[in-house]
Amino acid sequence: MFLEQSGNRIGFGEGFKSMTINLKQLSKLLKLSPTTVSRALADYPDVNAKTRARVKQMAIQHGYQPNPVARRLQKGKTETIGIVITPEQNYFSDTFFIDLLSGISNQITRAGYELILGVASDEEHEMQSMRRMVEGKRVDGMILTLIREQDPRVGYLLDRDFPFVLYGRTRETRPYAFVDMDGKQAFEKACTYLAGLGHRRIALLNGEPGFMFPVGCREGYESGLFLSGLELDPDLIREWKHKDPSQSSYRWTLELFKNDNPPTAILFQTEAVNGIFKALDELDLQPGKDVALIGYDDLEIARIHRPSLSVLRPQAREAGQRVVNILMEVIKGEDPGKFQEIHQVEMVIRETSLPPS
Amino acid sequence: MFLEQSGNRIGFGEGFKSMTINLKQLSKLLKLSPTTVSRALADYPDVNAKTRARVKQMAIQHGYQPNPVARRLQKGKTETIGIVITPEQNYFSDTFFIDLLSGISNQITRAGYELILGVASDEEHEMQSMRRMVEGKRVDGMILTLIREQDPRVGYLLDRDFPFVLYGRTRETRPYAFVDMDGKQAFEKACTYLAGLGHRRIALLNGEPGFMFPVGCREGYESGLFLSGLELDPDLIREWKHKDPSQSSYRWTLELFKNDNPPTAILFQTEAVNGIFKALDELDLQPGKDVALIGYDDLEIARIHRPSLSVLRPQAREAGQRVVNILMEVIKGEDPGKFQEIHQVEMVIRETSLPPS
DNA sequence: CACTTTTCCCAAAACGTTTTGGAAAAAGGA
DNA sequence: TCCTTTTTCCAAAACGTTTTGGGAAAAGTG
Repeated sequence: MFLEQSGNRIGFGEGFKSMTINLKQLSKLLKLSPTTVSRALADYPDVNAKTRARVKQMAIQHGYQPNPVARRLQKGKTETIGIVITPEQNYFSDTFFIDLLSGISNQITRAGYELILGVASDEEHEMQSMRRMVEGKRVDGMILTLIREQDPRVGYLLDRDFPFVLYGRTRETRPYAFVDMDGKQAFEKACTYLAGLGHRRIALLNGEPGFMFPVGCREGYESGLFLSGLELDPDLIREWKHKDPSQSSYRWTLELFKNDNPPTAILFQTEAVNGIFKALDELDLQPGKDVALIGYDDLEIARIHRPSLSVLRPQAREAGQRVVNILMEVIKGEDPGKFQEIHQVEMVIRETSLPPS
Repeated sequence: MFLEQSGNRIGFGEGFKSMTINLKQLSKLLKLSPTTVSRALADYPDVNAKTRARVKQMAIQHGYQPNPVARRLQKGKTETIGIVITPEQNYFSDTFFIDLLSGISNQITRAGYELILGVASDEEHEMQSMRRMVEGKRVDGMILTLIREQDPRVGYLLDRDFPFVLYGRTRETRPYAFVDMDGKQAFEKACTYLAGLGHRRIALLNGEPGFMFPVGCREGYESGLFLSGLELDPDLIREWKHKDPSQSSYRWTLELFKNDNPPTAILFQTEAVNGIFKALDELDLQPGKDVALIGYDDLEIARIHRPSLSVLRPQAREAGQRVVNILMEVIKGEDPGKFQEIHQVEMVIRETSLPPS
């Protein structure tokens, strides 16, 4: 009578694990069919309100949760989103990325989905890891970050019509869904702000070439100069290579001030701040007082440092949530081209953005 | 003839996605039963070598990969490992954690498993996220990091006999599997090394209280002093609270040198290095020359900084791989108590560990 | 009352695998 | 030749859900 229930042998000591209850078992307890129980829990209208309540009560009492694997098989979905990160070649060691990931993760959980993570060492591995997810039918959609100007991942996914959303943009003519920060607007704003304070020599220490983001930054910088009636001086623009010590922010900053007409302000990505501070220190220049500084990304160090760093603050967590919401729509079959969001970036003025002395 | 195959309508334009082939379809192509195809691919001995070859060839040709969801259902496993990270309250923004995660991820992939990630904002969320994975039958095992002295997660998992492995240790009498770095040995080694150079006043800027790791560091520090015949001076020991600026490494370092008998060397976690450098700079003390420094964790800044920082270097990636291998054994039913590994930590002498001047 | 509609429930199929328990054919042994 | 063993294959069941397509009972309707 007890043992005739197929499958899970309740009562045999396999620990707490096998004590989880089944749809079949639950329905037996309720003297109802599995169909009715399933439909009751899913709030179908064709089950009596009274039985629905009874079912739900019993389900809670026994801690019933439908087996997600079985549900996925039946529904033909994995209820899973994939993301691949490549720590080696990028500049994401910081809270910004964690904020993005946090927004992504929470929103995915809210949708009852799962986030599976791949960690790749280089571009090749990154592609390989993504292919495993896509071709192995392990995910319903992909989230892409740290987008390059030419990004083979985008073409790959477009070719097989697989749902995905970019955090960022790339050079690609076919329409695709993305959420991006308005780096252009941000740097334009910072640039005009500094010009408004009276700065005439504003330098840009830009992000790693090859990625898409620095492109926008530079556009914004140039546009900001133009709007302020300032000349563009190529000597004031540098591209910082994260992994290459010979092109570190420290070196670049030192070189910048070898100029006979050195800058009075620098725009950069906050991650580079340590090198800049160190260089300024050696040059006996006080951040904020002798050189105005505005960083992109509100990292902890920006708030804690004295003087505290003025920054451009992208809302990474919110962006992560949007990425997920959009991806869910794309998975449902919505046209990806409809979802192209560019988020404004706020400027936080702290102590390093004073007028030139 | 073509359409009679149930399920996936090949030929109907649902994009590349629905073009993936089925076991049933593949077996039809081969004029074999699904059973035989499945067993051929799984290298069962009861299928002829010739047909096995034929099957494999055809499988490759059509890019067949068994649907993981279906396999999981049949096998009664999720083939999935869970991990929950809590960026808010810890000190993991650095490459060390990424290395660990990288080792974990790669090894999991190698086993054909998946890594699902939860991002929690605090301890409560962390527990909630783990419960969802465990009670929702979403994972076969858990990996725990950033272990606290009293860690409710461990009791929870032990109570329901759920497979897990700690990266770290906790105070718990029941046996459990863990991989830990030998922080004690590391700090003892660093301490005796400095004492051997002639340092008599060695300070310890220890990690955040509540976590288990600093406990070992302190033990090693005390043991190192003892072995070198040095007195323990409580004034030289500080606990650095990551999130609390009033107890930042910068502040602590400044205070340390208000001592009438200040230290000539400091042991600390490399993450705190910026504050220390800044404080030393203000005090007009040269790192390495006036004050010897050894950090725990070989972060990028340690290598890049001038003078480069001597460090204790835990092998995070290797540890991550071990964690996964052990977890696989525990999932198979092995006794977790058998797997308790303490990994040695290497010391890398660079430019900041000179004798006292 | 006879007929239609609505309410409430359920049996069976399906999702795509792997495992179980044979069974037919081929090979070996006397 | 007949029996046994080995080789090679497969039909059916199972994993735990959800969906499909009714069907019986209850409630309306004239």
